[in-house]
Amino acid sequence: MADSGGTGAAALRSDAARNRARLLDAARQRLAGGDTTLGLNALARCAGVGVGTAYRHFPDRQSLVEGLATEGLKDLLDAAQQAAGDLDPAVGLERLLRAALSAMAADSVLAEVLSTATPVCAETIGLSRELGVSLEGLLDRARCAGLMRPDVGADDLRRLLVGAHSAAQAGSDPEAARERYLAVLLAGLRHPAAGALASRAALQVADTRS
Amino acid sequence: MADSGGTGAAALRSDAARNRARLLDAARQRLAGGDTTLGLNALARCAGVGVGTAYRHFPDRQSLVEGLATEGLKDLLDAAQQAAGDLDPAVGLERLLRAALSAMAADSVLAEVLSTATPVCAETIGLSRELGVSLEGLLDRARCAGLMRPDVGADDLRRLLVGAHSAAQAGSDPEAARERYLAVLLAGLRHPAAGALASRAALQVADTRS
DNA sequence: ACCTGAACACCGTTCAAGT
DNA sequence: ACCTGAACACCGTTCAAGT
Repeated sequence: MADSGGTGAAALRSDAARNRARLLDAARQRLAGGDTTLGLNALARCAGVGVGTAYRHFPDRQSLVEGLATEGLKDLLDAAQQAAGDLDPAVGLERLLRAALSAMAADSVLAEVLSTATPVCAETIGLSRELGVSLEGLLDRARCAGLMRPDVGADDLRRLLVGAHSAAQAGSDPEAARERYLAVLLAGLRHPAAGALASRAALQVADTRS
Repeated sequence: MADSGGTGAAALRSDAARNRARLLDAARQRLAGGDTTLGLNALARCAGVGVGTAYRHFPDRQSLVEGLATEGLKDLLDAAQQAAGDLDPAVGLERLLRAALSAMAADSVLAEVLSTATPVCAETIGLSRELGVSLEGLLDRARCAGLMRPDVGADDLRRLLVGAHSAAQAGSDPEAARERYLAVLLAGLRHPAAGALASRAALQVADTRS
């Protein structure tokens, strides 16, 4: 039941760790070229390891994607925790959503992981849960301040964000679309009854930035 | 250059038309079961035709999907043209977006076609273009009435709609999520400066319904 | 002009043998 | 405990032969 080491995962043998790193590097290389297939055969050849080794480390495409995205997910969690601590929840929310959209645009595997409801790797599951907790806390504060509609939870927001991301990514000029869709999403999230008051507050907030 | 017949596509030989229909039926049958693969081998076997015949009618998955979705696309075009003729553009827009989301939820291939920027079949291209024209007209009227933000075009709306659809479909209880995300999207689309006036008008509009 | 299905090529996955 | 790569199974696609 109890773990041997301090970390969640059992320590890998040195050659295993090296092979795993090589596979992830090879995957990033192939992603940098246009290959989104991430076939384990091609990956193994590219990494200089046997096919079986690739399958040992990453039983399916999903665990490979999660392995590739953990770093980005950690960064996003940092951003979420920082946003959750922001004085003005509306400012924190806008910063977090913008950061998330930028991160997804820069890192397609992160977008893929965020679009899955239930990850398979233990580490990813943990990070997702923490992310959800931070976000829910932020949303709670925004709701209490009357800044946000009450019928949208953290998981709703995750899905809406992924939706906005793929919408922005679908056309030409994704950066411009991203900013417009973010504006639409933020405006849509505001509490309906808050009306002019909330939007006036939002405008003031916007003035303090840039 | 000029076409032989009255319709856009050349008339099919009777057996060819029959085989095409059988393939589409088989595809719908397999979709009704959980198979989203739509492999042409399985389809041909299921339809009782040779594999080559399947490939002759549908060179790739995309043209098959478009073939499956044309009916739904026509219905959606009808809805868009009706919405474009609505007295109140805000009411027309809400009706159209709700209808589109329902249609996509009921017909996954329609959602797939709407998510592609450039269809491959001539008929689908034509329908998409008409849909875009109707929608743009509706948006123009809404913008002129000061009901809508000016930086969102018909293609933006198509992409946002697809995004909202996949967001709603991702979780449990898609119907409830659909209605909530539609509300978020509609609120987000309203002109920022319109403020309380626009939302009061929207509430009145909501009162006249149901 | 259209249909058929055997044949080919490719790719994902496994597993016995090895260190 | 981990690695290797040949071998298998499967599936998408083509194309020569037929009507």
